[in-house]
Amino acid sequence: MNQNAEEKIKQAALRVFIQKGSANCSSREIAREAGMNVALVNYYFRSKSKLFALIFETVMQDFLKSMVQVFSSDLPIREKIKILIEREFEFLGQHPDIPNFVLNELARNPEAMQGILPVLNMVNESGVFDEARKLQERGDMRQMDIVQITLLIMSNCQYPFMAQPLMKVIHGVSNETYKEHLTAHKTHAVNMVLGYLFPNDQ
Amino acid sequence: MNQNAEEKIKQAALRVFIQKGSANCSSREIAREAGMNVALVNYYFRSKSKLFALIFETVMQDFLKSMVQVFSSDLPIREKIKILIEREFEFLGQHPDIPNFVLNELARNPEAMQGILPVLNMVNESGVFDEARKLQERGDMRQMDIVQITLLIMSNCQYPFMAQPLMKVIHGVSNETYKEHLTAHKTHAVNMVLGYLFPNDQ
DNA sequence: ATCTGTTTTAAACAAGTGTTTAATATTTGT
DNA sequence: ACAAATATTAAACACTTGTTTAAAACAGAT
Repeated sequence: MNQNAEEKIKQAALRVFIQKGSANCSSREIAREAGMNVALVNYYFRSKSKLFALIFETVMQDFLKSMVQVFSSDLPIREKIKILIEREFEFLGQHPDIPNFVLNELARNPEAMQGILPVLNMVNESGVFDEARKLQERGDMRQMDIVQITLLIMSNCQYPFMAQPLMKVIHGVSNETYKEHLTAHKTHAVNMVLGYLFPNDQ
Repeated sequence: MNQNAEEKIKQAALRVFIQKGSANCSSREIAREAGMNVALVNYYFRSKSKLFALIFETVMQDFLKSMVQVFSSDLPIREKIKILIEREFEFLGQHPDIPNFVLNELARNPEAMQGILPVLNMVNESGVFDEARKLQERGDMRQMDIVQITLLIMSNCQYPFMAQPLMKVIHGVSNETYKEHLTAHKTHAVNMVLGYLFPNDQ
């Protein structure tokens, strides 16, 4: 709990950046959130943009780590996808703001792209995409570009969390009941995606 | 083409706000984009936040208009959903930044919510949700909460556009080939959603 | 040409921005 | 205990922010 200043600033920056975005918050706000002086932020991290790059990189790592982990296992493919979706729902249940944060920064702050290229390579090197291609060659999976398979899975996992404010006001539901909708939606996502990717099943 | 100043500012604000968000752009930037003086922005729109509220409202209207239009028609439900998805892909093909813009503002700028409540009521009053409920009672459609049906459709339409920067760098594809992926994805979205909502078909 | 109301401009305002500096406080090694 | 290194602070820097003001340019009518 009682960490040193550097760590306190990092955690405060994580909270503030994710909640407000890199552009819509000030160094002083991060310092205040950490209970420190403004100058300390630059003392430890040289500049606001360097601090942001660091935070963004760690967020991306957490974001992709569990996904890659699932694919490095040797479960059958349907199990993998099922667990992948369930894990992503679980992760996003605890960090619902991350997809919006990541996609928004990538769309509006091109510099954010640079630092995360090695992180993204984790995904390629995990062999996920190669495995999918092999399954398709054997006819075990719907013929479909890998890009679109990725889209299929991520769309149905991440969008429900990103759209929470919109959905709440469109359908007039509370925070609590929306959470229940999200858990119910997890099952639908698994069933729909598996049903579409493996049309010859059952 | 040669519109008056007020209209020029409005259109410049539309471009700048959508591309950068309400917080990450300045009044002077909007004025510059419109080729006008800063003071004119406030002369016509009183304040930056009032101008933003106006722009946000019109964006939401355009965003929802075509959806409501489809549901006000009297096509059979499967046709409606098919056309709805295709229209949304078409619309987003021309305005790919809007979903990120809308969801980001709603998540981070709570005041944005206020002005669009009447616009959102358009959707409720269209009778879409009532119609879906009736179909479910007749057993014509999968038993599934309306909130989640909405999520199902919107996820698979909007997320592919929002994730464009991420997907491009993950899979190393160009702008052009990603556009091709999007058109191909439209078909998958239609087939998957219809297949899941009407499991007794074909 | 003169008056009237509207539109446009440059300049200024206080407040907030990221960053640096120089002085102070604290810890560390001896 | 003292000296050197590190950590922390308040203050200042130049710059940008949203907004206002007062003067100038412009229009149309008489």
